[in-house]
Amino acid sequence: MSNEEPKVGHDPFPLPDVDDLELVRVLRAAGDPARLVIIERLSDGDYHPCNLTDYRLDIHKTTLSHHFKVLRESGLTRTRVTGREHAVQLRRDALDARWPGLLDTLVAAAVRDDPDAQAAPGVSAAG
Amino acid sequence: MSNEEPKVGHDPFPLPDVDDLELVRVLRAAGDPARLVIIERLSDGDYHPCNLTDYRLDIHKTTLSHHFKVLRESGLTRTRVTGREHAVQLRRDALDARWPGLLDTLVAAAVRDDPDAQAAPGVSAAG
DNA sequence: GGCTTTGTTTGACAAGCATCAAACCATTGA
DNA sequence: TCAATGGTTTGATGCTTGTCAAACAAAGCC
Repeated sequence: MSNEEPKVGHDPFPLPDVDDLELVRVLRAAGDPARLVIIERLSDGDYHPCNLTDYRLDIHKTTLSHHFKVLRESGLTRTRVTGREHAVQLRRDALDARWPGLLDTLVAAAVRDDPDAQAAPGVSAAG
Repeated sequence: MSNEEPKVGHDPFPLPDVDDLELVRVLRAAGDPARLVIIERLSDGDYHPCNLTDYRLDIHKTTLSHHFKVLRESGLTRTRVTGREHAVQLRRDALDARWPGLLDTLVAAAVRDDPDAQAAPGVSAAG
């Protein structure tokens, strides 16, 4: 592989279809402190790397990977592979289509409870 | 006790204060099939009895009691004792104060996924 | 006072889950 | 080709949890 472009893997992480999403599974996926931090970090809608340094979590590398797997298999996130880097993104389209407003209120609740959450200018965290 | 009025117990089920509610605990409490059915049944805001027949759940009596305990200790419900009857109600005030919109979207999502949910007149369950 | 009703509590058990360590796989760079 | 990088998979382990059975507790009824 002497290509200049980073190799884009052919998605080794299959996603559950929108119709196959289960509310119970989504709620339990969100019902973990570490995963709630991850969800909050992903709330901007962008792709975020899967490395430990980007999340302020005092857990092992393999544990973080496990959490990403739980999030993905619940349908909350999708995973993109670029070269040797993995990145995750919230499946906002699918979630909004299935349960309108759920992801927004979930993220809002997580942000509200997170003392480290940086408030947007003019917006009080204490709400 | 020869009183005509049913005896009102002095709340043997203490509730967590609003400020002590934990989002993770609430989400995990909601992340169970049986408890999601209960939440949906309670969504009208009224008190509902704690007996098995009122919920279409194929579980043991003690298991149902366990679920009520999980819901109560997570802060999602309160329990009222009247005579020998127990009744539960969603703590909508506390939940709305702490995480605005969360309970509504949660209930809406649960109703949407429940095939047995009776739609209001003119409202399609398939959305 | 006994018996029934209405649930809760306790104990036990199997399944699930969060965690870490070690091994592994694919990509990149020398 | 060989080592380093980025992250996943695979055990293994201890804790949590959903479930039922048996015992318990409080209130009403005869």
